[in-house]
Amino acid sequence: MNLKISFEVNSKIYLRNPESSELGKQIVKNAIDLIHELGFEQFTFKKLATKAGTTEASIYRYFENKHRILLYIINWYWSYLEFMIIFELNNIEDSKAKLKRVIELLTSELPNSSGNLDYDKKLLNKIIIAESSKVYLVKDVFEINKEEVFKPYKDLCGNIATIISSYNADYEYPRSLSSTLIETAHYEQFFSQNLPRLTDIKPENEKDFVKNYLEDLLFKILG
Amino acid sequence: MNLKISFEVNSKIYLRNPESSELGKQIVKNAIDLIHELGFEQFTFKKLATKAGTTEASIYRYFENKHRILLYIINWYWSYLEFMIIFELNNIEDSKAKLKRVIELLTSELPNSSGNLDYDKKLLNKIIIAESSKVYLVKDVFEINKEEVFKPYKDLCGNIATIISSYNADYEYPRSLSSTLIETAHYEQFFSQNLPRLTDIKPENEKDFVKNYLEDLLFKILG
DNA sequence: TTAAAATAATAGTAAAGCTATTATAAATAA
DNA sequence: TTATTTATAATAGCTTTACTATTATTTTAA
Repeated sequence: MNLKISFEVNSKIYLRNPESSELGKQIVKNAIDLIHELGFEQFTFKKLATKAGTTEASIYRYFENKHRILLYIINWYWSYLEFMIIFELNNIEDSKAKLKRVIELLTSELPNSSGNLDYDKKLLNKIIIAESSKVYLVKDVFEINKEEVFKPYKDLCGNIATIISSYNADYEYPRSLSSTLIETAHYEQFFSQNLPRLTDIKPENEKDFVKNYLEDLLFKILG
Repeated sequence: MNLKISFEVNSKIYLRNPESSELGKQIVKNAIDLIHELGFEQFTFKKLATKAGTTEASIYRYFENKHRILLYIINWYWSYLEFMIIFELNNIEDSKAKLKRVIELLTSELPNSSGNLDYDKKLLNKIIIAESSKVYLVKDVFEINKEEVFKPYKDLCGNIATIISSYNADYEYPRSLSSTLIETAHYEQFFSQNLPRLTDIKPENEKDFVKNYLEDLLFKILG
């Protein structure tokens, strides 16, 4: 079986669907490499054009600006993660086991799905950790939110919130706890790698540090 | 008494101490206004120069680039917050009450200290929520960390961690929990204001939503 | 009061970010 | 087949941002 899974990324994010042409796919693929390599601030369409063997103007025919290409990548990730959560939790009954698996998915490299989508999951993961908050921490968040570009994040959050509520129906803040889990997974990974004094990572607990921290946190909160 | 409190912001952040001249003070003050008004991405030295009635080149004599001016402002905030925590907790004995006060300081507008430092606390607070993570979510975090520019954040974190440990000496992750509290305070405020579906804010619990969420979370974790 | 030092303004340059126009290739219709 | 759309890419340009070298002015202090 060679199942091809693809996600409908909100069409308001791009000017022309990058999935619709070879060049479009190359632009996204190379963008992931280059954002990882340079960081989002240093990433430009000119550099991307050189790397992808095309021109700046051609990239502008797909994405309005570099913020939109990051939004595209991160939306793709959110959708993929939600899919993985639904897929992998499908045959798990116990809601505690479900929550543990969610934390694993949030804190370790994404597994490749059966269908091959050829984005580099290792790089994608690093981009998510370091860059994802930059898509919503912008002045015009209210405007771009109207385009429903954050729907996949909200859906993902809602999904995790449902599992939380089925584990503990009395807990008052399932959605906030979900967003906290997601965000904390990101920056505790970032901190433990780059600013370890903001965490409790030590040589002896290095392995799965964030996973263990979040598991402990989550089940102390939910009982 | 007209006590003047000022913080020694790490001198590696600036080229010339903005506290040392009237122009320098105007640059920082106007930068706070303008970053709030435009968001960090749209904020430029040219616009700041116009607003502060000076020239771009003059600003460059104080700060190497706009990232540094944000770093300066946020360092100032971290130092101020740590000072407020030490000051306000000084006469509180009970460590539970201390933690409650910490959460209040993290989730509400900063009080003005007895000494008047004329930065607008309301704006400063909004900048912290929306922009602070941009100072460390950069490719060269490792390099700039060497200059000890994140020391105030680490100190603040260490300080809160100490209170956590004195409340519950067995808890394994006091530092991570501190950074989680600080970061969560920021983005749950951001989310509840801008992307409320990522939270559980409702008309009936709107008041002190983030404060209540964090208090519930913290004491469930620490017992 | 004059020389040295400190500070600010002027006038740039290079790169980034974006757009209008032209050129080429592919697809379709006459 | 050839003509005509249509889709796509390249060229050339413009504006803004980020930064710097040089010149002018003010301050200080000898």
